Amino acid sequence: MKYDHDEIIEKATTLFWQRGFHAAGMRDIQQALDMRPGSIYARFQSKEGLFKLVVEHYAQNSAERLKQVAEAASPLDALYRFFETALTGPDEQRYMRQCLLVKSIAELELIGDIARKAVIESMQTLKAGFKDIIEACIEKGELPEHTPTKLAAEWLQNQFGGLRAFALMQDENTATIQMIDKVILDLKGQWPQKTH
Amino acid sequence: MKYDHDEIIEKATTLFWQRGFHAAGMRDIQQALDMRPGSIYARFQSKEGLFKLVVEHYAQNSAERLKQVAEAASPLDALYRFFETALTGPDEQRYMRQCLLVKSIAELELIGDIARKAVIESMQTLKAGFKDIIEACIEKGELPEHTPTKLAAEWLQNQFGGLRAFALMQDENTATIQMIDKVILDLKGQWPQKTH
DNA sequence: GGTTTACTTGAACGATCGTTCAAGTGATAA
DNA sequence: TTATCACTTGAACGATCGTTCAAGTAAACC
Repeated sequence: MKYDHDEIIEKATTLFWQRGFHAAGMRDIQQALDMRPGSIYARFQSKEGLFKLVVEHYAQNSAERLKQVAEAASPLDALYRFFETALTGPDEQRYMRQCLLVKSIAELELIGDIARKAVIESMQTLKAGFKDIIEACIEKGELPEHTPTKLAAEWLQNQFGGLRAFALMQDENTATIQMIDKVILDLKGQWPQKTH
Repeated sequence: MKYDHDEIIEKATTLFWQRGFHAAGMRDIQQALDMRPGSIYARFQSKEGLFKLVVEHYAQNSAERLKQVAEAASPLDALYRFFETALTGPDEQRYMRQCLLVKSIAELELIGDIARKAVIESMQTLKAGFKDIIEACIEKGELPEHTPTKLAAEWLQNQFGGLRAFALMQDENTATIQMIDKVILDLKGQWPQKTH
């Protein structure tokens, strides 16, 4: 076992995050991991197998950070800072503004069944994380009692994904900050009635 | 001139819309257009050249529809119906729920310079279209005077893109409709102050 | 010491990618 | 009639894709 497992996954995460599943070729992977094709295939079966582990590692990491937000003294403030951190990083980490999962969903049809399943399941895990945050906000009195948690969680996750795509295109952070402000305002705002 | 130009562009639009730039291979294109590679290259120079025309055609079409929304008696109602139409089409046209431009932005790095420029310019064109809608809403008294038009236009375009990604994942339309309702509510809602 | 096991190496494979090009077609103009 | 032109054809090109595999290495177990 010449190469450390966690280190491999982290390097692979960086590459897939930067380039996406399709654009990250096996030769890019070989270079990024400093491994020969045989080694990679012996461990991960395929490019898709490696990607699956990367997605799961990424989702686990993200879920943990969402959990910390939910457990903060002020979940709403923590949520704001979470958005701010994720969306306004330095230019050399610009690729991190885009969510690896959202990026993967865009090329879901190019990915094999196994990794696709991992992506979709990870999205559901994170949705649950967002729901926990909203419930924590309600419990702390930072959001109204009548906030529809399930709908708001889906909405918040969607806003997060959309904002990451938005932030990716921005040269300066001012517009992004305003968008985050708007999300927080809307989170506290009105929600549609179920009946139409 | 054996093949009709508009017909070619429309068939190519369908294919790129369904599969994306990268996943739509030249052999797929040849089949979809019923043309041989030489014919395609004689007319469009490259796959990217064809894609550029498709993007421009798509953007022109979209801009026209946005203009109709802005010119409606009730722009806000028209906006709602525009969202509804775009996001809740029948299952066999599910691919249309995703915006071709948003989809293209996701693979912007895989596209050549020429087509990339067309995508970005088209996005700016549509942003202007959204701004016209918001200004029309204000003029008709359907939105408050103090609504920040530039920010709201960016926000609305971003919501539209995000919603299309959301709608793509939904099996039923009920959640999508609720999200559209939320967008309209938030559009009428509070906006962040410029100073921080 | 011998065997097994997990991992590593790198050349090479077949498939597919976007693209090229010599040759052919048919309408238009001189 | 001939020349020109825009368009069409389809075999073939080189590059790159994900993947395989025979051979080698080193630690673990009997």
